[in-house]
Amino acid sequence: MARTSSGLHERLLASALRLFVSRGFRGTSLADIAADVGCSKASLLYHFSNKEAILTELLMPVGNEVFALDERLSELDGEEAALTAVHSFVGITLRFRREIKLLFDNLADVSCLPDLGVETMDGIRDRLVDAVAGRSAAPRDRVAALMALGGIFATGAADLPYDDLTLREALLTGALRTLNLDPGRTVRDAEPGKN
Amino acid sequence: MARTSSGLHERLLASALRLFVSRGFRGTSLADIAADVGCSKASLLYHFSNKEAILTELLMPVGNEVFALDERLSELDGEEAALTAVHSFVGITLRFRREIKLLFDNLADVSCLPDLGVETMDGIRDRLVDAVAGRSAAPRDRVAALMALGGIFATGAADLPYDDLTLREALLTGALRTLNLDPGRTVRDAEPGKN
DNA sequence: ACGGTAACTGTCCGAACGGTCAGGTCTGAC
DNA sequence: GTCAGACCTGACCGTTCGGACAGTTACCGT
Repeated sequence: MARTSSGLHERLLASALRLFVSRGFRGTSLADIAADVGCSKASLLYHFSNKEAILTELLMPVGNEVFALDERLSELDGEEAALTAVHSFVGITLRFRREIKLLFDNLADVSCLPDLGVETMDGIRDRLVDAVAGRSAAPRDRVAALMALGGIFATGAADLPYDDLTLREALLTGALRTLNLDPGRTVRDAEPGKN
Repeated sequence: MARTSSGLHERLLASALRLFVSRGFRGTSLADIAADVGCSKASLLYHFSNKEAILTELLMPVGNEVFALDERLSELDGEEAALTAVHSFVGITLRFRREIKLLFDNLADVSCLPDLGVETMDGIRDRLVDAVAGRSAAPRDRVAALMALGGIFATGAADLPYDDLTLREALLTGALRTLNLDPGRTVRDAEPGKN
């Protein structure tokens, strides 16, 4: 019912995302955001209990997807886990380019958000690495896994002037090469439904 | 002549690095650093003209090496440029693990430091990517190059419990695989002298 | 008409923080 | 002895910013 296009809440989120991405989280004050949408700072704090809450709400969608991926991966093993993880992670990265950049550029601030998931970011990262490494404990495999994930992450954060299809293709082949995996076969629908 | 082990300047730098890495640049106040070494904040500001200057001085060594690498690369082309860039970048990353983590976690703050190089960070990054891509303009090559560099960067920032030799080997093979380059041959002394 | 509630705002406040300044102490040179 | 300069400090200041609060307006059900 409510026209989402003029809902102040959504407009505040949009402005906050834009400003956070361009000036950083700490570099953006509540007054900046309020001024950007043309409302009062008090009004902003009516919609969000505090500054962190804005960041949390912005990052929640990505957090949820990564969390869901993490759960899905817990049941997989070996090459299947690796392929699923890579495909899905690429998908998430592409679907949330701006948020990924926000994350990438503000790791220090984001990493101590209390309510993003139940889990700490490091925990999620470690389990992702574990999956991408195909559950191998060998240093080479762990490093390769971290490199693949880091590469996707960093590349997603740098806003390259390529369309999603090109980028997806390049990211996938790059990551699979890093992991020394056969890029020929597609994983059995890494993200069922939408991806 | 001056005992470097008790020079206040050096001790301040050491404390600042430790605190910046663990709590972030913005998350560390001048008072924190001063308290950590047990001197007054005023004394801290006697040694460094302002807070940024501390960060700049901490990052200067890395900046210089990257800058030197950048210059060396400008004369190389194709596969030679790529191999040199990768080898040297891995070397730098390993030699400055803590600083790389500082950089990685505080990109938003670091990216607007005025006096690090003459150049903006984006400029250096772009030219590094250009070299690693072997001067190719094809999207695939650019993405692969960015992934390789990002992977090395991210992996260097995550302080893995591996020794330098293991890490170096793993980083190199990972990056070269990402770039689809033959890992067999070592580049003709990528960093002459020490590396 | 009226009470309640959601949306919104002006104003104020306290804390944190970066930075300044006047001055104090020590040492070494002349 | 004294002058200069490096080193260090307590006290202070201005600003910025996140957040609290007491309202006010507008809408809606009854």
